[in-house]
Amino acid sequence: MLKLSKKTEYALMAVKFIAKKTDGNSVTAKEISDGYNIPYDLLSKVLQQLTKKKVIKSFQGIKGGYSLSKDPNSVTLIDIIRAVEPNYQITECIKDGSTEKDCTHFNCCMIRDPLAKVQKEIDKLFRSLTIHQIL
Amino acid sequence: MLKLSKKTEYALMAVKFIAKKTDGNSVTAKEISDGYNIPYDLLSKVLQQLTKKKVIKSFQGIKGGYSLSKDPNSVTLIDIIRAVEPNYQITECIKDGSTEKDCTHFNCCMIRDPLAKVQKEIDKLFRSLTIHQIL
DNA sequence: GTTTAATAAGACTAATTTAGTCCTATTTCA
DNA sequence: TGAAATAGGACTAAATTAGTCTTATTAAAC
Repeated sequence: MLKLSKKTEYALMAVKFIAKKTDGNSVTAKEISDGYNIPYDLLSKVLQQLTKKKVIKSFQGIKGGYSLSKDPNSVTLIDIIRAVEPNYQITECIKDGSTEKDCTHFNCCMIRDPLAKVQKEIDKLFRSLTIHQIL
Repeated sequence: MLKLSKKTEYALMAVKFIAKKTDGNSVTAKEISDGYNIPYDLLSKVLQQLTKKKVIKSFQGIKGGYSLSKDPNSVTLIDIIRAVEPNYQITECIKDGSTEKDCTHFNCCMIRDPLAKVQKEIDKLFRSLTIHQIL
């Protein structure tokens, strides 16, 4: 597969929407949901996850909403993906703390190290792309 | 997600297994399946897909099996992934030939081009890694 | 020629993951 | 206190992946 889930798509769209709003006001989930035709509930959760990871900040209450919490040049693709994709490692066994036991194949390590290298390269790529660059 | 499926894992393990066999004889699916604890039927399909894409070559009949069809230096990770992952694009809408209609969100194009760029970078990475390098 | 052991391939089922929905609580401004 | 926003847990539906089963085809060996 290697696909990014809808959550990442929605996160990118949301961040772009929020970034475009330059009048100082925050943006509500409903505005984004309506504007981009994204399911409201799902989008809400994505926004909450982005908030937890400090990619955006939220304001509660009736005048609430979301705004960027950082300079678009200092937020990278990896921040967004990590906020939203529960396990984005290209394979299970290269997670931190995983041991031989977690591997179904006792010979798994034959490809484990190589794949870890590939993962590092992907990380590097995602870390090099700021949302200012790509959106 | 961004995970590679088991098929890619099995493909890499199989290619490594075949590459290690240097006595000129071909390797059977059963040998790989037994050696690495991979479900035989699933592995068979992976091997068939690799054969179709000329990553390996097959010999039918009772003395049959598989062997590499190319120099390990000239086969890259992208060859293996493309042989085995039906759609490995990081998102739907950047497939060749997909139009606005294929996109659920009429504003999808807001992230389409950026994601296409990311895809290109990933492709570049996978194309630069030969199986000789990583296995 | 028949047997045997291999690849080739389609159809199907089970398991897992993703996508989406529903409901309730909490916050804060008017 | 009411209205409209975020926060978040539980649940269902849909899609994808993983694995199984079955049959056909191929080619060496007897």
